[in-house]
Amino acid sequence: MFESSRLGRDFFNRETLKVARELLGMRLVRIDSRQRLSGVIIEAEAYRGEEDQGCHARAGQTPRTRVMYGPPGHAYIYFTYGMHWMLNFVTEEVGYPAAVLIRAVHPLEGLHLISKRREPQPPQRWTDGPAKLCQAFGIDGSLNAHDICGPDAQIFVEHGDPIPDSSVTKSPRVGLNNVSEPWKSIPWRFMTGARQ
DNA sequence: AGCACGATTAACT
DNA sequence: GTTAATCGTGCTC
Repeated sequence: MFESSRLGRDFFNRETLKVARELLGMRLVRIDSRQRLSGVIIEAEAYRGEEDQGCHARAGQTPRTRVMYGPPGHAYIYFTYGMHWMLNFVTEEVGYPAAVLIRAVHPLEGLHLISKRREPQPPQRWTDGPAKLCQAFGIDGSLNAHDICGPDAQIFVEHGDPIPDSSVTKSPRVGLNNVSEPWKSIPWRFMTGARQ
């Protein structure tokens, strides 16, 4: 049997909007204490550049945003609202701060462990938000800066069935209430399947 | 040192 | 529709 092909660094070393769009339909994989968890990515958002007032890098390079300035194909994982972790993949060349936030997946593998971590929520609420999927997949700050293209990656992405443009919805990014225009409304959120 | 707020979630009226 | 939970971060004093 074939091993599904993993996305390499070249995939992430591209324009962030393109990466976010093309991540739809790909499979997020988490190797968690020898168990394999996975889900199809159905929602993602692009954040790029210091001029993007929705991006954490609007404040320039700080201890938190350092990873976003580093090489593509690494995980940028941050803590927010005092309790939630968020998973992003760093994109574009070294020195340019950019990343794609993974906002929702459709769970495929490891359903028992996922359900246990997300108890007592029903299956449709297991991984339908950026913090929910991190909880379900056991992703936290200990994996910040993790190389998702390395041979021993505990988080990586595999090729999936391509999603046609007719099945992709774009909209403004979520949760940027205090952000100035045009960044607040720019349609850098990509959705398909159940999110659409 | 203090402060306001956050790329959210779940529970509640 | 509203709101509490809960604390790191970046900014001001």
